[in-house]
Amino acid sequence: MSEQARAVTIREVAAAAGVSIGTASKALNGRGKLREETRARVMSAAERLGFRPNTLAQGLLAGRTYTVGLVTCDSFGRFSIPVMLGVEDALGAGQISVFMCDTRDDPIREQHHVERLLARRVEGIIVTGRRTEPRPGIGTGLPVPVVYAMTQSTDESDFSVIPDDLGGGALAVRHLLATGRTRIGHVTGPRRFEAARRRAEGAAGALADAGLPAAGEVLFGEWSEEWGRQGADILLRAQPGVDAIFCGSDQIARGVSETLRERGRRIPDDVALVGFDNWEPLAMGCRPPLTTVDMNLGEIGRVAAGHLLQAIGGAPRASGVLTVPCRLIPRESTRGNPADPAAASGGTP
Amino acid sequence: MSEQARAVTIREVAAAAGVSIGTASKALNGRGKLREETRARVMSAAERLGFRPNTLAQGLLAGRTYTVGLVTCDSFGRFSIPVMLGVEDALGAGQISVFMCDTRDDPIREQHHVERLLARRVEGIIVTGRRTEPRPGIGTGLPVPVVYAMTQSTDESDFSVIPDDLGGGALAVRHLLATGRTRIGHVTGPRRFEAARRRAEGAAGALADAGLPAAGEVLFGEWSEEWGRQGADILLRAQPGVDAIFCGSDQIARGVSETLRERGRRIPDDVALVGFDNWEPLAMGCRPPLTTVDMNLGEIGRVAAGHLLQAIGGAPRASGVLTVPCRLIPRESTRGNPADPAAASGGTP
DNA sequence: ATGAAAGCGCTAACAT
DNA sequence: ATGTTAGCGCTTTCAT
Repeated sequence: MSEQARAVTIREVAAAAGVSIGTASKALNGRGKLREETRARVMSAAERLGFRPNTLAQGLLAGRTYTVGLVTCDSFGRFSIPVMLGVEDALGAGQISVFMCDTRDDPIREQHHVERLLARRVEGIIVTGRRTEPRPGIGTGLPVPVVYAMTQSTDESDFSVIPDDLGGGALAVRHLLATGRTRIGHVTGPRRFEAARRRAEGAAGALADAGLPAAGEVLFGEWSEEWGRQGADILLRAQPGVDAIFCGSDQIARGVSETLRERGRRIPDDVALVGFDNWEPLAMGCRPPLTTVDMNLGEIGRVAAGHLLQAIGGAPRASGVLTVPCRLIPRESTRGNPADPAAASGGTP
Repeated sequence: MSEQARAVTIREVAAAAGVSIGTASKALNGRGKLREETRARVMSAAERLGFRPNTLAQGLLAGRTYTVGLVTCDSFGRFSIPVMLGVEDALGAGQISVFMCDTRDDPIREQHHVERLLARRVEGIIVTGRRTEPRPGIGTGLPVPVVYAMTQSTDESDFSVIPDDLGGGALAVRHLLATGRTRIGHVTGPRRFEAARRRAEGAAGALADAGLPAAGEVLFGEWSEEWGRQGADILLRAQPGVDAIFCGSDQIARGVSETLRERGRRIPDDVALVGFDNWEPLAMGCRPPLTTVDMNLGEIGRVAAGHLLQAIGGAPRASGVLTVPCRLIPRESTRGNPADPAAASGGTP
């Protein structure tokens, strides 16, 4: 029906208001000395024509683009999405827009995207990933600052923001200890993942601090429900007296919970359960709802973006790794204390 | 350590090569008539200095920006992410970059983002959402084409691309019929969701085509595992002879599968199970792995982006709703035929 | 108080 | 074959 509307230039606004382009610019930006009447005339013309100043042209002049690139290697997955939201939070306020690109884990594609972003004169780049495995940087000597979020660069002069997996593991175990558990097992992902090792390490540390032995070896396996089912079987056979299990992911915890139920162990009465990730659809779907460790992914994104803004603003370039604390989300799977039936019944005062 | 490198302009390249700016431009773009030697000199200078043509300046001249905006109301969630990947696929090839913005379901924020995108002179906008509920459009008479993907505008003159929920429901039921099931129940999400109603309608249609009655009423409820557990209980009580259950989502299917197991029904031997969404972590974690309907979200994104490109290229503006077919992903939860033990054992020829 | 002109980085048309 | 110039949309001196 209606014709495709065209973008309106300041030239057209000036013409409509019967003033020069320069005057129109001043009126629109509240700069310079103008008669009130002129200013109003320009404003109303701009309003009427639906004028929107061209950010690109403004930037060309200012030598800025007010854009940053977001390169993700997680196919916009589970982990990088909340990070992105945090990034958007921190940048959106500063009128900075975000170009998104996904690498599909392909280094060629990644390089391609970086080139494209630089050609667009982004003022900085954020690289996000899945889990926190170190990865080669996207390049050295780039003309803009780069921050890695939820992934780390193998180059130590780069700057990375990742969750505090060590602290997260400790958080989980201290929570279990606080609810009266003493025989705590750990089922987690593959040993080759730094995240798995760090969480296990944090858990072990918290147990040691309490002067307690772990319930058996750490069971490294896969990041899957299936492994959770198997791992729980192995653990129950080796340590029948286990009264709590800390899992390296919510998916693993789901598998563990299934096996526990099938072996007739009640959660949390007989065995308490803690996951990791706070992946809500999984954690809330668990029976009972799963206590878990949240990595504060949004905060990681905000922190990363904040640092990028600093760097863009000329702050000395940071390097190394910054960790963001995790947060425990208590739910029913750790309610109560087996040594204290009153607490175990919950709720009633 | 190293100083922040600066972006290199064509002026610097020209100076380094000892030619004029115009000559440098020609050399770099392979235009005009130049001596081979000159061209080589410019190229090598550009190479050495790390010159990247400023896309914005090029665009300023061409009157284009080679960018589109992606507005999502799904917090980059489950559904919009694969759509985004499809969009990136289709646009990336055309050297078009994507600005991403998330509305957090806040109309004010949304309007804000749209304004910002228009000020950046994006050449088009894609709006993605969660599920396919109709929603008010982002504005009328906008200066650029808009396409809705995985959501639809209430304005019929807008153009939307959504999955064929009706066909998806039929697909699921026809698959169950093909494996020999005849008493098929349906547990799904809230009746207020068009997607739930359409899937149920498609399922009912396929049953009718086969001349079979449904196993009981459609059970509308919530999009949750918990409802899946309850729904299965209700269904088993009302229709003890049910031999297959089609679920409106994989989450619901997970809940249904739990109840089935607890009631001693084997999957797929006693009851076959089909989900919807193909949310892999859930579907693969199910025991046994879940047959489900995939909405081809990536394809939806590609189709939407393709249409946007057409519109940007000047094609007459499309309107109405385009549906993309769903695809059945067969897994263990529907393996075999209860009336045919040979087929039930699977694999062996 | 308003207008004219330069310039941001680049390309295309025209001049040499 | 190479150089010069105008201009994309805008802001900012500097004249008037």
